[in-house]
Amino acid sequence: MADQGSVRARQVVEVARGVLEREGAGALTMRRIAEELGIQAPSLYKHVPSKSALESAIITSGFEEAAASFAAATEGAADPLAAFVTAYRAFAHAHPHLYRLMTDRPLPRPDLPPGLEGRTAAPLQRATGDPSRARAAWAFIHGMVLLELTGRFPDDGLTEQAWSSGIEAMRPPAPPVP
Amino acid sequence: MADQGSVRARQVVEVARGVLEREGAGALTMRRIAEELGIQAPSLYKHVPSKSALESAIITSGFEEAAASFAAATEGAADPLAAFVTAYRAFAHAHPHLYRLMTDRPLPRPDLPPGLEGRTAAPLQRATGDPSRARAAWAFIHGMVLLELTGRFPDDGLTEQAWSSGIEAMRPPAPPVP
DNA sequence: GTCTATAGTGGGATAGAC
DNA sequence: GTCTATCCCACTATAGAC
Repeated sequence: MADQGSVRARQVVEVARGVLEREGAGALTMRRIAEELGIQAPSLYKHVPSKSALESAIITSGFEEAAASFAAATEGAADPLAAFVTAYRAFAHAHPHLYRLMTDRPLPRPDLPPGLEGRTAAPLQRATGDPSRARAAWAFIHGMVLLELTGRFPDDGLTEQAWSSGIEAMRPPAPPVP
Repeated sequence: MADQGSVRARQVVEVARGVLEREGAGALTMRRIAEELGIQAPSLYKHVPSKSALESAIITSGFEEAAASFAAATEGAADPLAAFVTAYRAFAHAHPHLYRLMTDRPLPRPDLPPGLEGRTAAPLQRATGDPSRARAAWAFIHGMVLLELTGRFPDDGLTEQAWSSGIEAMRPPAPPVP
């Protein structure tokens, strides 16, 4: 009953994430997940204790993937801030429903592996060089992504300009050249 | 049947908005709204054609209030950008559930009064002086507000610094002084 | 590990009487 | 303008047999 670490449990999470990504949060039901696995919904409860635990597992998998992608994109990059923005924007656009699940509500922090949240944010901290600038930069990127995903911006070319002007504005001050 | 302009219809919208603001989107059900009015849920359909039309009406009322507040805050202000940010942040924090309903999903544009969306955004356009900078500034403010509402930032003092550094970064370049 | 059966709750919406 | 009755849908979760 509810062996969260078992192979089958991991498979349930994987399938559930697939349903979420393809069909959106409204389709993420125990019935739909079971159907995808070819079993009945009640059987899921032998592997996962509850729906919210399952959502936490999906969120964890999203953060792990995002953290790896942000670290890979920025390490050794000539322009780490631009590299981070590109990777972040790509992640959100590739997984819009997952991204919303990860950001829409307060994080279920007790259910996440310790350090994961910080590890995901670290590359941006390094790129901005200052915690308060990192928060501002994150807010800008998060806001841009959401406004894009909800179709808020007119479809002229100006949104790309908005991205670049925002990125330039968030740069750390250039170090003095002696 | 479904006289959307009638007094009673406006009252339904008002009560529904109250339920949303006090109890969140999960409580915004036809049954709950009816209960608040002391009638049965099916009776609502004599005044409102559907739940989604009711949501559109709530969204409209939110935009009308926001537009008025942003215009009042910025007109004649010494620092229109700072004034806009203060008013926007205050609106979102005063009406978090309404704010999310207004921004979480694609706007039901066909159901909104023409020009309302643009009127709401106009004060920020004026304050930034440039459409692409306005989008970047909006994204920053929207992102900050959401990250605050979802409890993403640690509760140290740095978030206020993030607000100010972001605002300064979004300012239009100073006009050349002859 | 899966099944059936079921409890319990909630939702949006319609028909037709008054 | 409100009511009752009702439909049909959906969901999470548990118990107990196999």
